[in-house]
Amino acid sequence: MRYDKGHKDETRRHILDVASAKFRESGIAAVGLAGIMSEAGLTNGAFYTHFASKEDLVREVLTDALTRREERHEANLENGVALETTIRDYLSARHRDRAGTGCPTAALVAEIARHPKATRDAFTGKVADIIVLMAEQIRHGSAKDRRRKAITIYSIMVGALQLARAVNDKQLSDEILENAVDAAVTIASQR
Amino acid sequence: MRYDKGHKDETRRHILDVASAKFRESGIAAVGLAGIMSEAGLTNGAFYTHFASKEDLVREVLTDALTRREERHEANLENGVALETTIRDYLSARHRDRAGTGCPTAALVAEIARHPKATRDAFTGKVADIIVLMAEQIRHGSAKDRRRKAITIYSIMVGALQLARAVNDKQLSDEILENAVDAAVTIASQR
DNA sequence: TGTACATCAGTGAACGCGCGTTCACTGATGTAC
DNA sequence: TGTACATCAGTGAACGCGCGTTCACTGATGTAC
Repeated sequence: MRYDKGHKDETRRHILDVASAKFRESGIAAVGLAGIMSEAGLTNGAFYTHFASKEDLVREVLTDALTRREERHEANLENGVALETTIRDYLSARHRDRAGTGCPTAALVAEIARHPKATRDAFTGKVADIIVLMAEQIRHGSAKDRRRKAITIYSIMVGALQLARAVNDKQLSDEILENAVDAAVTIASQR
Repeated sequence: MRYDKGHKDETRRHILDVASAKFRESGIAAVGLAGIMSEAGLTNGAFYTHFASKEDLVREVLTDALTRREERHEANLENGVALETTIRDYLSARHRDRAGTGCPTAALVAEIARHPKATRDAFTGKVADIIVLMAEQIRHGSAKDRRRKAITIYSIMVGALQLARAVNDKQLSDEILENAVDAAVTIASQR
């Protein structure tokens, strides 16, 4: 059969979305292409019509997911949303409990460190962008100070969210999130 | 052949050490039992003389590696080593570049979140202990304050080390570590 | 003291299975003449 | 207008391979009689 114009792009988009959620939910190494394709409603072979390899998919997924995150930061900046709001959303029970739709960095950062150069390059560029955008959201201090605060806040967010997810004790998990919110918000608003 | 008394314990210990390094270096899902056993100088089948399953090994490795970390914190506390020293060692280029001998939490926390209850239980208990020990190393503030600071510092350490490892740009990686050291040390010494 | 058997850490081949990847093929539509 | 061929997203079976796990077997030593 022949498909509508734009059909291939839609299919590709759909595979990316399915893979993106599955990677963040289960980790890259634990997710197979067959699972991704069947969840996307396609058969194994069609994968290579859209991507050159699993590693190619991984790089595309990361670029895509981090670009969306970046766009959200840009929108927040334009709309004057305070960094405090971003922090509270990030370090929320909701985000902790829904890794599949959450931050790709928190879900995959350790795995990314073990991936090939091209994949790490894509990640690095986006992280650098996000740090710049977060720094711009900070009100007080020199440009250098704001950048330092942004890096610290990002580290707290990524570390605390992962600890809160791994820990098997609701009370401790909530405590980690609450503490991290307080610490990050304090740093964000510090003069 | 018959083996010396204590030989089996030594072999088990050796498998644990090999697996521990490989898991931290490459991630749990990416490491196979055959690779662990051949690196330990044994054949596949011998694995099940020592462990019931891969998941059993994972749990033992985590408990063991985190117990060693915990003992180091205890020793630091007894010897009056400042938390600042721990922070600097943790957020060092050396630790970033040698994941195989480094902190199991930074290397595996995201994967642990996806493992079965027993494995997460083991992790949770050790993390709770380490937080208590870190809090005792902090000089100023109420017990509650010190605990809050310990959690924040631990989050910064885990988040920043992982970001520094994943980022493919030495300058940015060093910047993340240096910033995180400053932020964590400041929190540790805050009145 | 000599012999038969028990012990048990480790061997190495095999199990079924899912992995990433390849490829001959399908079939609806577009294009050329 | 009708026919022959090109296009191409997707199918589905198969590839070799490594995975976690099982199991009959080995062989040096300890123990019982």
